[in-house]
Amino acid sequence: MSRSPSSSIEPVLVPQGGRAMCATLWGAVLGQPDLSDAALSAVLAWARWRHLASGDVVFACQQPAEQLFAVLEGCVGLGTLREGQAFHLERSVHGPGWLDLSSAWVGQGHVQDAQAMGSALVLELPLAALRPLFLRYPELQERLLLALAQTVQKLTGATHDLMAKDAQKRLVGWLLQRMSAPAGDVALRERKRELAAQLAITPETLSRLLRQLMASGLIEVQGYSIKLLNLNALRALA
Amino acid sequence: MSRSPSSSIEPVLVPQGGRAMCATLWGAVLGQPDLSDAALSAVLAWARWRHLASGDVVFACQQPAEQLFAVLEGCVGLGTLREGQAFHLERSVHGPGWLDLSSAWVGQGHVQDAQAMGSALVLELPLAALRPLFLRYPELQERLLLALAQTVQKLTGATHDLMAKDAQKRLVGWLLQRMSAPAGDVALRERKRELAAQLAITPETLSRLLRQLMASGLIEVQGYSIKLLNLNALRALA
DNA sequence: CGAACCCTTGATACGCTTCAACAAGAGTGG
DNA sequence: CCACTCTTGTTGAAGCGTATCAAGGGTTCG
Repeated sequence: MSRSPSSSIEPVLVPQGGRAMCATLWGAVLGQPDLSDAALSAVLAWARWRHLASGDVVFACQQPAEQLFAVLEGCVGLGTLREGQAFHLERSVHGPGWLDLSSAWVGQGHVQDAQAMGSALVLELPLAALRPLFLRYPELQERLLLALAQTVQKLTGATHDLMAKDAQKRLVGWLLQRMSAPAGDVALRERKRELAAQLAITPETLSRLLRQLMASGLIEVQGYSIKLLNLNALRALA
Repeated sequence: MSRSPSSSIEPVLVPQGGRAMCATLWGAVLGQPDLSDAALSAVLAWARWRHLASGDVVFACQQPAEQLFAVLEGCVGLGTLREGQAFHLERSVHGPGWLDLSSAWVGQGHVQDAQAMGSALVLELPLAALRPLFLRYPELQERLLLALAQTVQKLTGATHDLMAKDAQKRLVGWLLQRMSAPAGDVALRERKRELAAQLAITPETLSRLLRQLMASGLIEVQGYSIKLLNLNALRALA
C-alpha cells in the first residue's frame, strides 16, 4: 500500500550549503519577486533557525510573542496542546511559509500552540530587531503586509467554509484545490487524521465520506492517492 | 418591551463639523496614540467617505478591490449576498473600525459581500494613493500592520471556537466578552438574528439556548437586555 | 510472534437545523 | 380607531449530519 505521507516524516534534509540554502528558502517565504540581496542579508543577520524533531514545541499558547515565525522546511501544526492527550491540530503550515506573523505585532502572547509534525526547520525573527530595518527597506514591510493580508483572506475563507458548508462540501473543495494537473490526481502529503483535522471532522467521518464519493463514482481512492474522476460533478458538489 | 437594537438603526448623525469630525473618528480607526496631524491629513486628503442607508452595498464579492475600507459610524455586515433571499451575515463591524484591510493588498477582488446594517458612514482609501505616503510616514504602515495582525488573531479565535466549541459555549463566551461592568449587564446592540448569525447558529437555537440558561438560573433575559447572574458558573461553562 | 499504529466499519447518541405555527409589537391606511 | 400586514422572536416536532464508542483488519517494527 502506498504511503506517501511518511515521506514528509523522513529525516529533514539538513541544508548543506548552510546560510546559502537557507537564504533561498527564506526568499521563498517572502515571496516573489526576490527582495534585494541587501535587504535579505540584513534580515538574515538577525534570524535564528532551529532544527526541530517530530513533536517538538515551536511555541506555546500564552507564551509572550516577540518574534515572527516561519517554516522553511517540513511541516508545523497549529492547535492546542493538551497534557495527557494528543495534540489537537487545527491548521498546519508546510514549509516554506509563514507560521505566525501576527502574535508578535499584537504583543499579547501566542493564541495557539505550535508543534512540529515530523522534522522541520523553523526560522525565528525578533520583531524588535526588525523594526529599524523597515526604515531602510520599506519593501520588507510591504511583504509582511501582503503576507498578513493573505493570511486574513485564508482565514476568512476557512471560517466561511465552517459556517456555510457541510463536511462533504469542505472535503470536495479541499480536493479540488489541491488537485495538481488537469488530470486530477491528489497525492496526500499528510496522514488522513491530519486531513480530517484540517477539515474539522473526525477521521471516521472522513473515511465514510471518501467511501461515499467512491461509491458515487466521483473519485477513486487507493491508500494515500486519490483520483478525481468527474471534475464537473465534483465542482457542482462544492 | 425594551428595544435597544433599534437605536442603532436610527438615522445616523451626519458629521456636523465635516472633515473635523471625520478626522476624529478616523483617528479612532488607526488606534492610539494618535498619529501626527501631518500624517493624518495626508491620508485624509485621499480619503472618500460614503453615506450609506440600510441595505446599501459597500462592496460585492469578486469585485476588484483597490481600496481599504473602514466603518466610521454605524454597522456594516460581511457575508454573502444571495439574490432573491436575505443577506447571509457572517461577521459585522461596528464603527469606528476597519472593514476590509486585506483584499486590496492581495489584489484579487473581494472575498465577501459587505452591506450596511442600518445607516452607516464608510470611508474608502485607495491603496495606490496610499503607497507613496508610507515612505514619508512609516508609522502609518505600522498601524496597518498592527490592525491586520489583530484581524488575524480575531479570525483565528473565531475558527477555533467554531471547531472546538458547541453553540452554548460560544454564546456564553460571547456574553462574557461583551459584559460591561463587573455587574454583568449585557445590552444587545443588534437584533437577535444577527447575534445568532455571528455565533453561527439559527435564531431558533439561540432562543432555546437563552431559555435554557435562564432555566438554570445563570442569566436573566428581558427583551434585549441580559443580566449575567452567576459569572463563575458561566466562566466554567465556556 | 506480539505490540503499536493507522484506517475502516457499524451501532448509537446527540446537537443543531428545518419546517410550521403562533404571539407580540410596529407601521400603514381606511 | 380598528383591521391589516410585516417583522421579530418563540415554541414544538421531526430529521439530518456528525460525533462517539467499540471492534476488527492491515501494516510496520522490534
